[in-house]
Amino acid sequence: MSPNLTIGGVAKAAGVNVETIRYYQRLQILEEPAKPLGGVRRYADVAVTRVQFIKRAQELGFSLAEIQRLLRLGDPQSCGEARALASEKLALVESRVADLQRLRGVLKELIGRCDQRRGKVTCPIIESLAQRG
Amino acid sequence: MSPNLTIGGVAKAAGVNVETIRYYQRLQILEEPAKPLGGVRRYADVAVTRVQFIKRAQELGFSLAEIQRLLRLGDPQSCGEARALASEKLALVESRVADLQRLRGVLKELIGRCDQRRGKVTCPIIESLAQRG
DNA sequence: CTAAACTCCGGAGTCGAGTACGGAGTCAAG
DNA sequence: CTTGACTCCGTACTCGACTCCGGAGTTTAG
Repeated sequence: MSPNLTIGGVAKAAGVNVETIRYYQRLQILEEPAKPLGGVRRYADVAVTRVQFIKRAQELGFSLAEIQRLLRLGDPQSCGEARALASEKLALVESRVADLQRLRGVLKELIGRCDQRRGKVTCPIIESLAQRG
Repeated sequence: MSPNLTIGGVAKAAGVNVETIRYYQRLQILEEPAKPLGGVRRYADVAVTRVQFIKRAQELGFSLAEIQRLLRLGDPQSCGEARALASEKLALVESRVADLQRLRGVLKELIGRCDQRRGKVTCPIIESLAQRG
């Protein structure tokens, strides 16, 4: 996989906008290959992988700043830090899962109640989410 | 609970900024009580509940626009629409839970691998998230 | 009664995450 | 060798969700 893709190729392969690539480069979460004097930058396939990783992590609720940290974990030097960050994230993810599962229950409830409803005035979603903020 | 709170009281009770309250009012997701001529608005306790609901729903990944729709579900008129939205959200929540559980697995894996690591160069998080974007 | 704290209000500013723009350079097909 | 598509680069704009500002009015503790 020698550098053969243009920025547009990376963008297309990763399913994002060219501008997004450039934006990630500015943020230093994606490496910008050197520009041959009077030419066009070429990217290796690994750039696509990187962008996909970023997108995937974003979907799971990581901010670009967090992803920046996450990416530094790749450095085998920083295994201690890696462990800490990973544990921290794990706790967060677990509480998120718990939250979502409660919401899932509430939604199911609502749907059921909706199917054979009998004039309850307040929406059960609202009631159940309102407490324990 | 007759209207006895000022805007600051609501904010404090709900743990948000006064400006946030005003912002929600602008967005019509929180009712703005009438202002007595030459006086100060008073809020009922239910305003606090409402703000807490909004915050809670936000944490679970709903945008303010979605929360707006969610809140309209309280209207018993709209049970059909309610059911649809709830089902739609349920699907979304379920896929999110699945995603997070996969991430949870990955994080646990990473932590374990970290504990008895043997010089793997690439971070397993990065590897595992990179595929199937 | 006064000073401090709070409310009101509209508008501007901020932050994260992009997206758009526009002029200049470059590359690839015909 | 030209034409059209693409790249480069910086700047500016957008959008959601706030947050800050500042001058005027109001309420409350002392």
